[in-house]
Amino acid sequence: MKDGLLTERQMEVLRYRKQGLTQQQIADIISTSKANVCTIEKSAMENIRRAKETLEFLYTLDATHLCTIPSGTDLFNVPSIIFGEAEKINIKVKYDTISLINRLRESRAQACKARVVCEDIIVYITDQGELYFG
Amino acid sequence: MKDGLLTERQMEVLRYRKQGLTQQQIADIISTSKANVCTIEKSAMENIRRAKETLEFLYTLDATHLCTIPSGTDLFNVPSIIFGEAEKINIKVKYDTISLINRLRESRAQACKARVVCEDIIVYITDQGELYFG
DNA sequence: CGTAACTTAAACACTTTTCGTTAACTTTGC
DNA sequence: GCAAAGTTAACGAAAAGTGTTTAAGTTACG
Repeated sequence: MKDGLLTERQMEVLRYRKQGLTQQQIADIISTSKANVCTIEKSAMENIRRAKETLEFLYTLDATHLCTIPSGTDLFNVPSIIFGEAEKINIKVKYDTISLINRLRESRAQACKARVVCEDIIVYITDQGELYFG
Repeated sequence: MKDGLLTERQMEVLRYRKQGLTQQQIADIISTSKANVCTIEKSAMENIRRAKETLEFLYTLDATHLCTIPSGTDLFNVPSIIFGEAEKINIKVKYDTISLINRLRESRAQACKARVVCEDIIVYITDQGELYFG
């Protein structure tokens, strides 16, 4: 009831991994099989994924879907796409071109490789012109 | 691969609540008791709390606790507090005064009302001087 | 005061998650 | 090619979470 999503076991494994230990080494330390370490680590990552998704939902709760930026889009084309879509529903985005790109890169770093978007990105917008990237 | 932490039922209730409906109204719509709506809403909030805590663990995995900015602090006093604490442990923060404030507002928008911090904010720092706000 | 809104607790059936095993499979680096 | 590292699948037992109900308890407010 108190803690986060991760069990003690899962946090333990993640901490050891962060230190660079192999699954086998961890298995020896916590007295189990490497296969088990693997599944514990995997379910830990899955829980982290779900935690992120949960907070995304929270953001989108008061935002409406704006558009989707397809994978492969040049980063520098993103602002005009978003501005155009926002205009259609008469909301003014509260970011200029540069800060919009920075905001996108902050919130979805792994979806941005160099100058290109490498994952589909869902764009949400609030009535106040605030943006969230799903 | 499942979605986030929240069940369909929980998201349903949160959406209706966001629209301003009472628990009784929601109970009528989804055909159950208002007590049940209450527990569903409560466990939804609990799940959101756990999601946040989970991501906080992720940040603290490679960061050390620096300090806590108490609710009520003037935003413009935050940088000097953080710089002072970082100095104590001999780490140089990689942000100047202005960008630190911007980074804080980006990452914890709802904790910043006008010029004041309205929630306790835990500050983490990595060896490289990167900051995270819990 | 009284009523609507909300919270809480105990109990129950049900589903999901977790940790563990074994054994086979794939990937990676030398 | 070999060995170490990592992954996957199938299965089981224990633990945790979910949605309900019922019944009793607050809180807020005109």
